[in-house]
Amino acid sequence: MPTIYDVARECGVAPSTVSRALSQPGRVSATTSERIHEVAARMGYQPNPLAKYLPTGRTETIVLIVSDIANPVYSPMIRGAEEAASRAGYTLVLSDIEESPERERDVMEKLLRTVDGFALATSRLSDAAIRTIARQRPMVTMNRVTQQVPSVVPDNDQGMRAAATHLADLGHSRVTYISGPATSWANVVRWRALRSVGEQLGMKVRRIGPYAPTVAGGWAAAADLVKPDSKARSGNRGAGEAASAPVRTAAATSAVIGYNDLLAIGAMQGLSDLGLSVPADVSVVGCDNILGSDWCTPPLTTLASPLRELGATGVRNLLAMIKGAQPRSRRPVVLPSQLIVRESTAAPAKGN
Amino acid sequence: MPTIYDVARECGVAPSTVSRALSQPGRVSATTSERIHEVAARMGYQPNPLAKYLPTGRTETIVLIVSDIANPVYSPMIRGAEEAASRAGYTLVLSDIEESPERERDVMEKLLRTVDGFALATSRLSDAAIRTIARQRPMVTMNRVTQQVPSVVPDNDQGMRAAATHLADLGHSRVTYISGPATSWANVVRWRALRSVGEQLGMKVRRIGPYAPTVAGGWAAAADLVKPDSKARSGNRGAGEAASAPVRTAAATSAVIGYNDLLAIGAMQGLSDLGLSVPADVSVVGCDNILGSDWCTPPLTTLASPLRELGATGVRNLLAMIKGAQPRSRRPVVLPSQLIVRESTAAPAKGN
DNA sequence: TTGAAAGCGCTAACAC
DNA sequence: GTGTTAGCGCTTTCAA
Repeated sequence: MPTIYDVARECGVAPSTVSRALSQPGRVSATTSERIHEVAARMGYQPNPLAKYLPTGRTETIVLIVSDIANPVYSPMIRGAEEAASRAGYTLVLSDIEESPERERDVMEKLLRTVDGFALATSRLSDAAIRTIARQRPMVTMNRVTQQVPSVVPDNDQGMRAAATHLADLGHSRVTYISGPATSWANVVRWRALRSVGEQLGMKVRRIGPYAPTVAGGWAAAADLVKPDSKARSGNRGAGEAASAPVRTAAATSAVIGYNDLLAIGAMQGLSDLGLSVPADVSVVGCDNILGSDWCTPPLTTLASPLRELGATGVRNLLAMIKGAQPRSRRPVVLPSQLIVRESTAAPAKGN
Repeated sequence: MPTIYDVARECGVAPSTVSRALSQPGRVSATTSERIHEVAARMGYQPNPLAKYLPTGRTETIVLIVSDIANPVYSPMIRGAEEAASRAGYTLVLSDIEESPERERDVMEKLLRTVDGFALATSRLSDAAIRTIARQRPMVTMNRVTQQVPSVVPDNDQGMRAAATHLADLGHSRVTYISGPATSWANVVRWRALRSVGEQLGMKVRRIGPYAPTVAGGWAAAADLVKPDSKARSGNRGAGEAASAPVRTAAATSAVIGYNDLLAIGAMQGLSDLGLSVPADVSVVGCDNILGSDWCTPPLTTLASPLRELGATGVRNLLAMIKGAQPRSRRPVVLPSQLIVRESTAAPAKGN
């Protein structure tokens, strides 16, 4: 592979002149520059990025860390992130940590010196750990707020309000929140928002979990929903009053909101497997609006997060930081959510 | 950030000794080594990977290129690839080309000097373009065979045989293949396999398309399936014979096999939207067994590809090549597929 | 406008 | 076992 030295010798100029001609147009006379370009092309010269990175320390690469690549929620985020990155000439490295905080930490440590910045999607790390890295490299978090670290999040408050209002309008007075991972910031925030909105609307809200944010987790949640001795259960009735588990469950809660769509879809499957029907016996709401949330049975009512925008905005902001911009504000960037009403929600059956 | 020079000065040894102590255990006396490690730790020394890459040219990074990150088919492949890569201490860069051969070429050109190898998943490039890159860097293709380039593929022949046999056993005599992108190798191979198996089984096979390998593409296919003047249609009857489009369609084909699950699911939706019922009027088979293919209505009968193994095996082989191993053989590695029978296939209605 | 030369931080060949 | 030294290929002063 030819280097600038080879090109320089061939042209009878100094290597630095070649370097300038190739990367700082205008700093070299038109004639020499033209000749250099010509010779470089003829020799098939290709700059070695590694050599360029060493002195500057900048790799024009950023990493996006996701908690579970198998969750379709990340596809649009990745899309948005990739788009924003490549539009700026940056390479996006993707890392899947499979829900493991340890893996997340390892990845970050390993990449600390080789990437220009970090974008964390739904990080599973502690705030302290996040800040430690953020002090060393530009960083932005998506779907997660950590003090002093710029972030982009969906509007969970407004979203949960829309979801709860939708259920209240339908006539539900009891809602159960199906928790995702305890390490998930979004999980905590969604529950908190729901609880406060529920109070305002005069609904009884409770939560069960945590569960893995997967379809399997949803099945487990469904089982707990029906289990008469579930500790998480709140509004129970006399044991002798209800003859069968399903009846009891329907009484305890007529509606559930899942931490994410996978959990909600799993819960619908589990519920139906246990003989309950959605939405006749239980209404189900998900979060995110992933691919496939419209083709499950019944199609899922869900709180659509602005996934692609989350990814794109996050990366854009990260890139701005890398280029030296002061984060305009420490406040999280909040993007609107939107409730998509499909067929998994309906008025509760009589008596609920 | 401290360098080996700082550590060396602090320890009163030469930089090369520090380098050796840190990366070639045994080549340095136990006492010095220990002291060096101690000082390095105390100073918070972190090796600069870029400096290490420059002389050797190896970055311990490989790239996995996927045609569309929004397609869930890639999640398990990415998982498998990530796993194999990180197990070997390699970083996996993921690139999404959004079905664009131009983007694929750009990405490869850009990364040519910065990665140790390429893994192409369902490449959209021409064989010639693939070989050009393969001559410059270790490369493996997944779900694609190109002469002279090592590859890992699912067993399409066996798979299509299983799918066609399943349909034949059910009593179908006409099958329509819904084509994916013309640039997809898998698309060509699956159709070819189906045609040859169909012949052996005495079935009439035809194909329509190409369509985008997405749910939307499936809807378009459904429309064409029903359209009486569809050019792609083969076994047609007299125009006056059938009163309504649906009837005519059911007559033309009682079963379809989609290039992938997304297409098949979209086709089911489109068909049902047009008043046809699956599987009563038309049986539908997909390929890949993506997440969600079990929760559509009806649950999709599909040819499960060994996705995770495809990714893992591909990367393992790529890594072996990078480490200098001669590819054991030019022949593609073929991994078994498996037909998963769910509820989208049934015996054809009378008269079909 | 161009050339000379000094790094960037590490590895490895060679010498002691 | 350890030190010396010469790069890896580029960018970037500093002079001319």
